[in-house]
Amino acid sequence: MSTLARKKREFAQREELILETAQRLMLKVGYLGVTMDLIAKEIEYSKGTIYQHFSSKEEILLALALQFNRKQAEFFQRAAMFSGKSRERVIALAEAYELFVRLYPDHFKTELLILNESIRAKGSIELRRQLEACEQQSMSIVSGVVRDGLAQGDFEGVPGISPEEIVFGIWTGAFGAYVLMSSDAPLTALGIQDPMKALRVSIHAVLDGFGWRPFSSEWDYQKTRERVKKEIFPKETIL
Amino acid sequence: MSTLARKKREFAQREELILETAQRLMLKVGYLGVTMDLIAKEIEYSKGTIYQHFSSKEEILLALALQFNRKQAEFFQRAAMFSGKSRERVIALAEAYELFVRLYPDHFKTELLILNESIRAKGSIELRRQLEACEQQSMSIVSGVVRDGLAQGDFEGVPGISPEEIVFGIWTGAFGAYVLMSSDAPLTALGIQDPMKALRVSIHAVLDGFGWRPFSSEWDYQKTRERVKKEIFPKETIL
DNA sequence: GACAAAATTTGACGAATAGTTAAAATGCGT
DNA sequence: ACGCATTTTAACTATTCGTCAAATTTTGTC
Repeated sequence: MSTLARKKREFAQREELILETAQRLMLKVGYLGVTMDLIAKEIEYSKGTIYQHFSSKEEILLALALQFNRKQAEFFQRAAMFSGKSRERVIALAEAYELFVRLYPDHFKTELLILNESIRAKGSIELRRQLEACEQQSMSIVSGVVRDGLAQGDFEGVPGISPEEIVFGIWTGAFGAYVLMSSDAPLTALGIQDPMKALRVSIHAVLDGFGWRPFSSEWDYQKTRERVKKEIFPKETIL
Repeated sequence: MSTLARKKREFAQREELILETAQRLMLKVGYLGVTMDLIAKEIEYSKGTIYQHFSSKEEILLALALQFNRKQAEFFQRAAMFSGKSRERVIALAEAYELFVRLYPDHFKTELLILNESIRAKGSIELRRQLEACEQQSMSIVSGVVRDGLAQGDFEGVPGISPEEIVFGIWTGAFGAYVLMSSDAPLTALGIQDPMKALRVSIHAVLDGFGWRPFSSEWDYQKTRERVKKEIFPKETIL
């Protein structure tokens, strides 16, 4: 029976339409400004139909966040495959993160909201579970690179600190930076002209500080970045 | 006329009561669960009275965030006065931040919400302006220490990167870490047992990486931390 | 202490919005 | 073309924000 397949496809398409529309509206009128009636009007279906797909407004948020997180994990996955020294692979991951932020600048706005327990809790258990699984996947990809670095003797690690905790230190730096960049915090007023550049410099400082070889002074990581863009993300890189 | 003074005092007291209650409720039932009626019931005044003080629920949020930010700036101010080498003063700032987070673990929950444009925009221009001024004050305190470090020749800086951008790199690391810690992100499930420790290690890595002397290998910064606690925050440190 | 004016507090009310559901519309197989 | 099943709709309920006219309390005066 092909009708069933078609129905399923149509259902999935409409779900995508809802998500796209919600995201677009979120950008335009903000979280508080997006109402179910507005989404309904925009997609030219009634509100009841939306509730066939999502149990609440926050469930839509969570679904959006999951989409973004899946994409992010995919970017990390690809970046981790980069062939080179372990520190180069870390740079590939950083580049993947930066690229992801450039392509989906709205991601952190969604992320900010769902980091709030009260908002996250309104989503279904199922979605929350999937989201956590996705976060874990990203973490294991990145900490895998750290483990490789340790195994290959490119750096020594820190006694009493796990690879995950080293990742935590680097990651939160990038995470915090992107959160602030995508919020309306007035960065330029604070004297920060190029936060992306500041972040890249600071990541190299951490890696140098951890003693991760080759040091930034003895290797051309700019070249590495360009190789990453060319070899891993040729399509995503828009110059 | 003493009645006027009394009135003013009572008004200020009630404003404080509203803020305290809102914060307590926020912790208990979350942002979405806090309603104006609930606050009114809790403070045993009617809703209309709350609107004498705050024009909306989000204005209360912003007022809370401002209180926290003021306290934070005060902590930084005190930490920056620490007498010692410039890198020790950075550690004093980091310690101030950590102490602040321990004392006011709810701050980042509020911060997460008001980082959202849509929510922040609902507050009054006046409060938003004050909040920005406060952020700027903190930034100038911290970047002042970085400038001192440069002036005293304790590190060389990075060509093309301003002191503020160096601060940005360190700060966002701490900020991101605390945001994740105070959200319900499942950190232990990700293999991170002691995020505070991980953060401290990572901050030293950044400073080492920036070539900020004395390096963590040639100075006992644990002792510095204890001095900071004893000399700057004797009352706030609860062991 | 009594009274009027001023200031404050109240809670009922209108508006907006989330989420529900019975009824209408549409689609499908025969 | 008909009847059954599924989908969509829009009216409905419930909740909550923010307002405002009326009630209450406080203040100043005689």
